[in-house]
Amino acid sequence: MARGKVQLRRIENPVHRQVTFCKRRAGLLKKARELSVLCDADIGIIVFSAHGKLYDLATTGTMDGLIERYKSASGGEGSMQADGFGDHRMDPKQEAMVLKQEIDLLQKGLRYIYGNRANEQMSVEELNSLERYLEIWMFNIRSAKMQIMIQEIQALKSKEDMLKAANEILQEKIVEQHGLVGHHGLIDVGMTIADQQNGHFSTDPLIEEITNPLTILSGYSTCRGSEMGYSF
Amino acid sequence: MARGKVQLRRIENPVHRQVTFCKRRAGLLKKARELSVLCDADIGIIVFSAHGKLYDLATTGTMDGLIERYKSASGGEGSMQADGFGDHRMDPKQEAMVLKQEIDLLQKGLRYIYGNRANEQMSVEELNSLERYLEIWMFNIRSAKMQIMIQEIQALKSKEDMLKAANEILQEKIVEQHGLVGHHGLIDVGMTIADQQNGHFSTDPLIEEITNPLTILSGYSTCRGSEMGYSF
DNA sequence: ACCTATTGATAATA
DNA sequence: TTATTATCAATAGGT
Repeated sequence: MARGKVQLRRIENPVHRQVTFCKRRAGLLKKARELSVLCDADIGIIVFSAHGKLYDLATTGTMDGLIERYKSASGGEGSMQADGFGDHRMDPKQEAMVLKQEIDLLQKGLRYIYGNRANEQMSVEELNSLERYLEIWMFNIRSAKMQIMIQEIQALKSKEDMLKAANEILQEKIVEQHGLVGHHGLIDVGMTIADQQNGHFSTDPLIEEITNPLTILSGYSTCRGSEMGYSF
Repeated sequence: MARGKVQLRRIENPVHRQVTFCKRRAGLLKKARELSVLCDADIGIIVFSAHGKLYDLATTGTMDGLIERYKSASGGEGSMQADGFGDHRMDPKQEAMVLKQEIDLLQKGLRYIYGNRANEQMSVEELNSLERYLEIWMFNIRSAKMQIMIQEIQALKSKEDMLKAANEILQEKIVEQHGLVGHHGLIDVGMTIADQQNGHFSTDPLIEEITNPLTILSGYSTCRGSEMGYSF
């Protein structure tokens, strides 16, 4: 776009934010109309500004019509992908009930935190339950994050290995050409901290340890809800 | 855009149309996500291809949440929203809708954690957001628990004081009646740990420190969502 | 899927 | 809001 690349984060200056919102909203709706015409698609867009003001677009009929169509179209495949796990323990009805209970607990917690505390009393027991719940959750989230980061690190590691190999091959070629070896001919790219401490990454016990998220220190190596009394 | 300006009409060549649909659809959703992040907006997009296949995006919670919010927002169209600037408080209805969206986000997190991870992908950014959210939540829960426990402790403490006083009065009465004091007549109820270390409870700096919940160590003395980028 | 020449969108500014 | 314009981003057509 213009006069400097933009960062993908909330614009703090409220004037800039407002101007950008106007322009980009217009651009988004224009793009949607173009896509609709060019490719014969039906598109609905709902935009709520930060202040809650509504802007919408429906390229076909009304938004309500598109919403109805959405509901029937997403209903079928939505429930299919909802749980997609093999082993099942409860019938869907019961599972729905339990889910509802969990949501109720979360809702109550939200109301408690953000609403008027005097109105919404939670017992210590309920709070404890919620706390355990959130700890498990954070454990899982941190595991997921770690997983992603480790994948990235390993990708970089193999890249490094390849470069090292290439480096050695080049070195050998130089030796062949010159018939002698300069004693500092090979460029040393150094080792990562993990290298220095543990040899190689993928079998690295240090990393295994780091991978354990904070807050919950042990006993959750297989942390599925059903094993903790939560039934998802 | 490239290699020739495009006409704003249906692309007749089906191959071109399909390719363009893919590319522009991706572009549209990307634009929507950008607008959402840059300007703090909540956006939902529904796209039906010419063959009826559904693609959707909800930048906040789920599409169902946005649809509900849309219905209530577009229904009461007599908007007195002289949308000026600064702090804006939504009507309770909309606030409830936003609450619902938050719960949708939590649900999405639940599905991600306990369901099939392949189906419900969350980015590192989303995970980070969720993690911060949960940390704040746990901070609040632990604060609430501490509050309740402290109240209970203080109740017990004053109860203890009253009993001690009663005990002394009874002791005096016994002295009056018998005219002498048994040197082990007063039962010693002992002191609490807090008593021994700090004299009295309610002005106890140790307890103040303990009261600080874990995980978040500073800067959250007034921890409301709106100050952390959550829109309650 | 991947490449680029080109057009289109838009950030900063007034 | 709107208009301008220097730049960046999206993408049409081709491989």
